[in-house]
Amino acid sequence: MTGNPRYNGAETFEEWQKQWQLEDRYNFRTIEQKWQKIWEDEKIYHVDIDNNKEKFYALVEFPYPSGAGLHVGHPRSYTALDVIARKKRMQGYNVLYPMGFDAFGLPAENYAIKTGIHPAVSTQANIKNFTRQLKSIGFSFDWDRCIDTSSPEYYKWTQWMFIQLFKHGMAYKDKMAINWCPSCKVGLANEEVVNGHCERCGAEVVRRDKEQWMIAITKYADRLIDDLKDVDFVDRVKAQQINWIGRSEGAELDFEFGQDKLTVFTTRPDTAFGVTYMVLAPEHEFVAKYMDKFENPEEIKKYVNATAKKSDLQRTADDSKTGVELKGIKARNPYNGKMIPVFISDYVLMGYGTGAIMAVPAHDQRDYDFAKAFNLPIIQVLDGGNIEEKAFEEDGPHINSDFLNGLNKEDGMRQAIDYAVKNGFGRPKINFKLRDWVFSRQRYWGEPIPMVYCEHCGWQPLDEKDLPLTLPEISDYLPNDNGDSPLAKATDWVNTTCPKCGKPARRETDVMPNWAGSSWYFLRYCDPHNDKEFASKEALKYWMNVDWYNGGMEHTTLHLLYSRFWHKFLYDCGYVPTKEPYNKRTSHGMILAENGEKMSKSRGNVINPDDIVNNYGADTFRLYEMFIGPFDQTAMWSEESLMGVYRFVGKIYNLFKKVYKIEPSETDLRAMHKCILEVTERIDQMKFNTAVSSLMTYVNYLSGLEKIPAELYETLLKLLCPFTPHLAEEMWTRLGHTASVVVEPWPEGNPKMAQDNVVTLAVQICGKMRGTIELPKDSSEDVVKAAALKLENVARQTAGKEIKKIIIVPNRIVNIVAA
RNA sequence: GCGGACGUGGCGGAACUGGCAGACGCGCCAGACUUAGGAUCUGGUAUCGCAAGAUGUAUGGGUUCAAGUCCCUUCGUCCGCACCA
Repeated sequence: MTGNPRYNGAETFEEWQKQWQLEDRYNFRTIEQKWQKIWEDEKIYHVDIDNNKEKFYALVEFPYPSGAGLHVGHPRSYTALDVIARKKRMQGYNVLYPMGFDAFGLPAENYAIKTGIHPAVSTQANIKNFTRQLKSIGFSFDWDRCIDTSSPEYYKWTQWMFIQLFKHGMAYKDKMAINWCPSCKVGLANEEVVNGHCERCGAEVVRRDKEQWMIAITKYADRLIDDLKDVDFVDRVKAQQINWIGRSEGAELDFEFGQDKLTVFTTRPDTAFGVTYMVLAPEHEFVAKYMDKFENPEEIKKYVNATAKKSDLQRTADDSKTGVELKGIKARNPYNGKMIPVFISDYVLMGYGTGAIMAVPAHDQRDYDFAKAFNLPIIQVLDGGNIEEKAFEEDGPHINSDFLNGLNKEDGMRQAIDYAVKNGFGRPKINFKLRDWVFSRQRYWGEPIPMVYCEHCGWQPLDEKDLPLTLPEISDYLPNDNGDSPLAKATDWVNTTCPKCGKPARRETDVMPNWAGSSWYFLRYCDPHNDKEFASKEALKYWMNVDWYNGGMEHTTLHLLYSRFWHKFLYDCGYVPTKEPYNKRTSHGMILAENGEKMSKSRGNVINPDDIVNNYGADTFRLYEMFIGPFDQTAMWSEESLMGVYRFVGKIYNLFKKVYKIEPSETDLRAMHKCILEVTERIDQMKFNTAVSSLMTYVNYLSGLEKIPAELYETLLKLLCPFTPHLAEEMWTRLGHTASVVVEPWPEGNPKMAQDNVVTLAVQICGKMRGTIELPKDSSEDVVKAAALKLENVARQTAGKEIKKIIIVPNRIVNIVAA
């Protein structure tokens, strides 16, 4: 620092005053643009591997570059981790904070169908717009590492990874029922189905069987649950993933049915003596197999057809129980030899367990409802509840259950399974709700699946040296009537030769879902320009894991689960050094419009970040996003609150005029250290709103001073730097500094310096506040007692009463118990 | 039904291991000042009461010298999953 910082190069006070009075109001537009250019020119946020420094990898979910541009929700997450990244940088870490674009997706393709503009063209334009917007907010991204999942240099590796999945038996082709829009004549991704309706045309979605590429994520179900214990994810994320994977322990039991064994999965084998009927899913193979043995085939066929026509929505919306008995064949309960009727009903799903259940109406509400509807017997096998009214699903001693009688649920289960195992009709079994991942999309704008079908060799992967398999240019993006991908029409591209035998063969024409590219993008950031590997071992070893990943709750059971799985697969293959990709996962709340509604184009209540940056500046925008409310909770946008933050920013600018190079007082230092400690701690805890209020309290203190010691103001700027980097840089240089405040060391707070040497104790009588006393810190109990009793109010309140007890909490409270 | 979060002034929200409820901001009220600006500055602002004081953290109860915080009850809101056997 040179000279009196207050004069900032000016010879006299008058000269200095004139200099700054020209722009008495904070001119955020020129100042913010100036610093953004300097940061970019000097590549101040660029990072490389530096083995002398501890790394810190901060990650936010990269956006899909939509035509609408940035939403105010995006910067909530980006600013939060920018604050964390900037603070870590000032604390001496080598910080990787990257940004990129998840650029494959349906909107670009739909736009192409409407306008004929190639998705690559519109996507690049959108990326350009997003980049401009992100830069205007002053995030400290290392733009040299920016990635685009739709570029061949990137998706080459997505395809390479798919081939690894295939080679390890993790990718397979299977006929699957998919969501089909009969009006658009197109298969839809789950994310395009809104409450059972097509997002584009509103028609109800039906099921249709199609050959699909599947990824065997279920093989990792156990590990995806178990390894959650080793990572620091917020509880609701863990809970939701566990819930979604839906692990349940039970047993498989074989019932005799015709010449076959009818296997069911149950979590309650102990209730086997209460089975009064069985139910198959209408799609169960035995229904067709035994059709000519049934006495009522017409009735059965009618029900099967009716079910097939129903959408998933219709099938689940109505919880009244329907079904048809399979007359002519009964099943035999292996526990007691009883012959029981068998039904088909759509409340049993083919996709879970074995597609068949043993029904215990006394102890399962769904079975109970069905039994009531069909007038079937209900046999109670656990004592308790009132079976006349509803099923009893709790624990109790077993009754009517032969060798299980008297046992509780837990013991009963064990005994029942043991018995089944010993007699060869059952085995313990764990089932999951999680299904394998449907990986095909009948679309154009996605990664081509690098597979070729040969009549002689079956499905063959491309040779890895032939990657990337690039998307061919086409002019017609509409899928055809058969539900084939638009790529099917690019016959020159589709017709190829088998990589194995060289004979004519056909390429896969479906593309990957948009979750593919995002399943490993955090690895690419470590080494984004590598054309030999998806990332070098060295880069992965240095940068991984992601230390802190923030993103939306809506991705918990999609992207977050997919990418954890994908990473584990790569780990098993030896391509990445760690089992889990993310050490810590946090989640931000949504930002709603002022009236509490969701922001949407149709409601016309969307706040455009560009307007906020233009009207109030990036710093105000950033600071407001942090001040808006608890980070993990939903918040409502408020222009008036934004104004408060805007005033605060202006206040800091104005305070500069009162800065002198003088020594701070003890009280000054106390305020300063208190602020340092609070801001530091609260950033780490993501309590950004209270971190900002600490800064406000500190600024209020500075405002009350006639002259502000330079040290206090400099500390303020350092603490502000993560939140309002442009303002901090500007004022920092006006103080005469030549280096950037961004690289200044983060201030150290001293708890001792932050403490008052005089404390105010609350004086209570029987827990009610009656006054306060000011005493030196750590005064002895006798001193505290004496001072408290001396209070006039205390004397009055205790008059005529006996003082029974005096409780003293050091430096906080005195409670006089009197009666 | 299952799982998760939550309920505090006119509003958004603070309150660490139980220890002065309402920090900080908005709004509102009063005043100052002015280059009339999206100004700025100062003071006030939980409720009732002139006051002393009383009452207050969804509800009712409990533990404690002391409860927004811990335990139980009831009510309500939001989010995710949902005929998963």
